[in-house]
Amino acid sequence: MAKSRNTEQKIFDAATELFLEKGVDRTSVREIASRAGINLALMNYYFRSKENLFDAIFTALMKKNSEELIRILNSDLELNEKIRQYVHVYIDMLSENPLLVSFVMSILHRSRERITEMKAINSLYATDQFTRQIIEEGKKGNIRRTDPTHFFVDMLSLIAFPFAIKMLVMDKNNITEKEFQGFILERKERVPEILIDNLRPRR
Amino acid sequence: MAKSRNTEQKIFDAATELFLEKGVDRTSVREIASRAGINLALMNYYFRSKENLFDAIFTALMKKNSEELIRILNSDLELNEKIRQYVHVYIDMLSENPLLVSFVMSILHRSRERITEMKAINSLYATDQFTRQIIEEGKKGNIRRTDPTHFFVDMLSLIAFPFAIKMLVMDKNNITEKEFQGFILERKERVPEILIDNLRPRR
DNA sequence: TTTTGTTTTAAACAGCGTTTAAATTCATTA
DNA sequence: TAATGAATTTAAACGCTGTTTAAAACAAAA
Repeated sequence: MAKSRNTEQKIFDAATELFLEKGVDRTSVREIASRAGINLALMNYYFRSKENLFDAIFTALMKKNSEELIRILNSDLELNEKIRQYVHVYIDMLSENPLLVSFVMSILHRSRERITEMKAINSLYATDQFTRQIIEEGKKGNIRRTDPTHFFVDMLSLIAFPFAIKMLVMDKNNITEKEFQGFILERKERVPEILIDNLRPRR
Repeated sequence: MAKSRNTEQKIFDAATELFLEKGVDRTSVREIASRAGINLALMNYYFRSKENLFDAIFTALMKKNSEELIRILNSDLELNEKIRQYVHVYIDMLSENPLLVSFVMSILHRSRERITEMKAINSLYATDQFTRQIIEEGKKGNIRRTDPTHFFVDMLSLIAFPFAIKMLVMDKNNITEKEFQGFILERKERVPEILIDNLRPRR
């Protein structure tokens, strides 16, 4: 019994690694069991199926990585500062988990039809608080009136997409992993600048 | 013999549909054969393996969809107009092929290690012509001096990423497929505006 | 000691990608 | 017309996959 929690965790960790590295569909349950150093049948004992294990992992990953982001979106920070913090924290988080974007993208495609029921995925998106803030700042004239949906999609795109095309960027610019990290670091300043610039009132 | 080209094409078309819809790994060769209305063994007769068939399809998709984009990048158009045209054509192309982004993303992840040899993928990226144009316009003071790599990554992100998170956007904003198409249409004006705005000289 | 939860062993199922061998259809060409 | 050779089918096999099952072994708690 003492080992139970431990074993479950070992399966969970091994599967998480493999799912992120190779993708869910290219990872076999026998490979997970082997990396976790446990028996194949134990996978079925703890998680009923591979798909079940995947759901558990996906939910945990989303929860773990989105809590701080949501806290920032819902905070009382002034808009520009909120954007800066959000981008910083998001990019830092993805830098530590560079495979996360591809993983989530593949899930969004793989599970297109059951996205509505996958509650964990909601944490990727804007909160009502933040949406309201954008609209109200627009009304006050502090920023240009902006469609919050477009603005949030812009922000997500500029933050996340570069990680999805990492290998393309490295290959075409002939740079190393380290240099790509530097490139991403630069984006922590650049992206908020683009976003805030675009919000500035015209005329 | 008369049917040969036809049959090869039927396999190719069926596989393309399925790869885009379900992803390569979730599509079985038996399913392809069934949809193409041909025999399983014929798959091996025309394409030696599933991976081979995939390579052929991927190369063809990239070529078909990138030729016009590259032509625009290499044209003599004035920079702002070039950006506008590029974004327009790109978004139109993805609108007609909304699954293409997810497909390419999955390939970038799936085949991380052999990206360098996948020449077709190069067509997704900036050309030297365009890179030079950005640098020179910066020197002339027509635009703000800008890192072309960042600029191109920004542009690709704002164009492509929304398609990758389509289901998320639809779900969270509670909109239909048609309304999402409208949302994308708005981006044809919005994205060039953001990009060109950011290039404007400061002070 | 009995009970309970954990772990293993072993095997089976249908489906997968792949490959093979042989038989067959069929249009063209000799 | 008959022979040639490419196109297509049928049928089967290989090892691998996800999944499930049954039975046994083990450890610790009751």
